[in-house]
Amino acid sequence: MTNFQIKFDRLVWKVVVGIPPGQVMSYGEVANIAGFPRYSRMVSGAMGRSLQPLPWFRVVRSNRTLAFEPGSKSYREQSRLLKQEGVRFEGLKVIVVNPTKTLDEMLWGPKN
DNA sequence: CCCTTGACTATCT
DNA sequence: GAGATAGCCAAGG
Repeated sequence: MTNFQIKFDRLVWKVVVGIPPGQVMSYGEVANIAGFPRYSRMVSGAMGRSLQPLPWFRVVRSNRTLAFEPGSKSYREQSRLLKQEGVRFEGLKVIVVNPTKTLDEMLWGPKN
């Protein structure tokens, strides 16, 4: 374990654990919130290094597709766990049923 | 050092 | 929207 990973991993794990069921977050968002902008490519490594189980399946690409090759074992596993939480799929893209309010909605209200 | 490798992204065509 | 491209950055060989 490098010194970098010690700190990075802890912060990433904290963010991932905080993703509510039925919600998803992109690698880039996780990295940002963890305090490491532009470290999206490092997030997967941090999750894989976790000894305790993490809701890793709630982390997807910024374009809302899964990061694994469609049809692969990991892909099927992730999609199964997501569907199990009520997340739906539109082709390869994940559709969150109850999206977290956007900043605009919070400021301006849902109706607008 | 230099080069390659990722569970990535934003920005063109 | 789908590709291609160029950034990105720690690790490992």
